[in-house]
Amino acid sequence: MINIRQSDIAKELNVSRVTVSKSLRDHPDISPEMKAKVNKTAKELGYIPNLIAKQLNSRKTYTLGVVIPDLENSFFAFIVDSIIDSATERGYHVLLMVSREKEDQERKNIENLIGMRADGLLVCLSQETVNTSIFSQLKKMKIPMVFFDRVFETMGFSTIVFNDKKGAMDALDQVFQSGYTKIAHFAGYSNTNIGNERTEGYLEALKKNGIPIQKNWIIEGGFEVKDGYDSFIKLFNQGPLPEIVFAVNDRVALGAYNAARSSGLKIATDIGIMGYGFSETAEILHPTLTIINQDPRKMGQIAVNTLLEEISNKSQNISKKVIIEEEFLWKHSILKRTKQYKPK
Amino acid sequence: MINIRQSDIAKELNVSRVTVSKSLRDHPDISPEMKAKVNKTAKELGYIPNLIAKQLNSRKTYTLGVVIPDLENSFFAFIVDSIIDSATERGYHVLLMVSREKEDQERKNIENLIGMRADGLLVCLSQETVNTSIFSQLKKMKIPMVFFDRVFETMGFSTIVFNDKKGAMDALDQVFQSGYTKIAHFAGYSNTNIGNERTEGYLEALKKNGIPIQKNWIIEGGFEVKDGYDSFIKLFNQGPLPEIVFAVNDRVALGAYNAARSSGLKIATDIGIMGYGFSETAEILHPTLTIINQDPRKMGQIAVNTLLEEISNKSQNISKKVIIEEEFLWKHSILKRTKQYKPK
DNA sequence: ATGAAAGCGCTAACAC
DNA sequence: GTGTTAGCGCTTTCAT
Repeated sequence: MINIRQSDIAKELNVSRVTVSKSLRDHPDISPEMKAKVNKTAKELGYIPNLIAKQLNSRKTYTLGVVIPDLENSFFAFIVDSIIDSATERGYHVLLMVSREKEDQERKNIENLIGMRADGLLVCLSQETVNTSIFSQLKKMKIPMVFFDRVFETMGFSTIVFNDKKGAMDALDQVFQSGYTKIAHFAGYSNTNIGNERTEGYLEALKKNGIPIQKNWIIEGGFEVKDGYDSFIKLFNQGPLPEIVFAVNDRVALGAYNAARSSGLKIATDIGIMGYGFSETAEILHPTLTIINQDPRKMGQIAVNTLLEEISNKSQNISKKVIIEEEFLWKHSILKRTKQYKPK
Repeated sequence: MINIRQSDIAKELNVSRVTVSKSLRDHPDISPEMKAKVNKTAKELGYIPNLIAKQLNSRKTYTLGVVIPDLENSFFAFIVDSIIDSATERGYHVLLMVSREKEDQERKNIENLIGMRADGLLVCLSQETVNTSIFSQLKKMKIPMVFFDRVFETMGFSTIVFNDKKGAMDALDQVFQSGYTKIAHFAGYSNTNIGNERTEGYLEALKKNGIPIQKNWIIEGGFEVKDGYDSFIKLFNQGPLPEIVFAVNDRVALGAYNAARSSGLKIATDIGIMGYGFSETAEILHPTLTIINQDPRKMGQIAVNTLLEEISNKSQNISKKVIIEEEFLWKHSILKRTKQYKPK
């Protein structure tokens, strides 16, 4: 690997390396003629500045470290795409690491990012993370960090989350108003903030609308397609079906689609299915999935903005909680009913 | 941001920084007792080595630069996930950049990656890239680079591609043997290597099986859902339908699904659909999509292995072409026929 | 076994 | 205007 340095340009022109450095940065010290000469030979020699050296010197890397549990999950892929977009726009690079839902790997990733002197970190927690020590260390080192989606609320970091509870209540209000009353819930792990919030949203919506809770219609599982499948089979075997299955996410909803079909049911007609999700995946399913829409691009963008704000106000140490609203999108996996709305 | 340096440890222990440096790297010079002391206080102080400084010094960053057109495309997301997996395993980080299918952005990304002194680059070309000068520069600077999926064949870089032509021929052989003869092709842009190869595969398969080419059944479009939709509508309006639509990828196939449905057709029963794709997306569609399976994880892994090999043999300047075989997976978007195979 | 000196490529502070 | 000096945090000779 052959790289041209500023000193090579300097030697070529018989000037000092500082002159070159200043010229390249358009420093007012230098005469226009000199700058022109320097820029010309820089281009001729194919000079590309060594950012590593610049970073060491300035203690600023213009690099954002991103840690996510899994990039095969398209929700995260969309978030990362959006993060890269926003970061690029603001002149930052992205070092991307994947924890594979492992606490251990997550800690290693974060240590690596500290070592690489990322200017700030964007973290979505793994499912199994309980140990907070690495995050305390981040705090102690005053390294800016922002949690998104899967977060620890109580550590003094900014967090970006969806308004899952309100999302469920708004959605289920509409579902109830349409005349449905029998709603089962396929929950995720309750030890994660998202699993929790979503189940609470479901429960509160029932309560608010005076619908009694039916315990065996709340089936806790994981967040994957297989979990949705298993949950549906369990639901199917245990007795009369609800009108609608409300899944913790779109992958679980897809599992429910598959299981319903292998049980001989027709989606929408025989069993309605809805879930948290986002447009792009909802549109792939057939019939298209009725969702509480979480916009991943919005989350990524807000995460970057929040982090960059904290990077520039390094001293302040204020953290905020951004809550992104969701939108209920009634697609084709639940039949529309024309029942009149009866105010309670 | 507060960071502990080796000199802080040295001061703490009243030894020189070199002693600390050597201790931390387990250098044979240092006595076991000294090492123990150093490691202890390093841990106490929460020392995390500054990789930037190490990189500047060693001119080795253990960073791989990756450029892809779009991370919202799950095929690329899977590849990147696999790249990160393989890279992490071998002690490398990944700087991820997105070209948004823009030649300009791609060039900027690569320049940035050079500036960051990535040890090597993994590039999947944007659709519009025609200018090769940045790649010539890479060659001149002897920076290891490997193309994957969308590649320039003639520049002396290693390339990782799928055996699309053979994939089509094997797949269509089976389709023909099953008694189908009327196959339309929704092609991608013919100025990309992948668009080309796939169309050629289709044409050769027809030829080999003695099926005449029907020009208006080859519809050129892009690689997105919308393109598949538009192509199908065009096909539908122009006269008698084929038995099967062979799409350039799974997104185009999805567009065909949608258009077929809005035209009142039932997938598989009224019109068969197949395409290049990979298992995870094929399984989401309903009915599941019959695909020529391209394994993105395999591509990512091979790309990393190839690149790391070139990084270690820097001097050699040998490039190779790795061709990944595909597998035809007959799922549910085409009805199985039991017609006897008639050898020609 | 330990440490002093020099350098990676760049920039900020201060002369000339 | 241009150049000299020093330093970012680390490692690699080479003395002691």
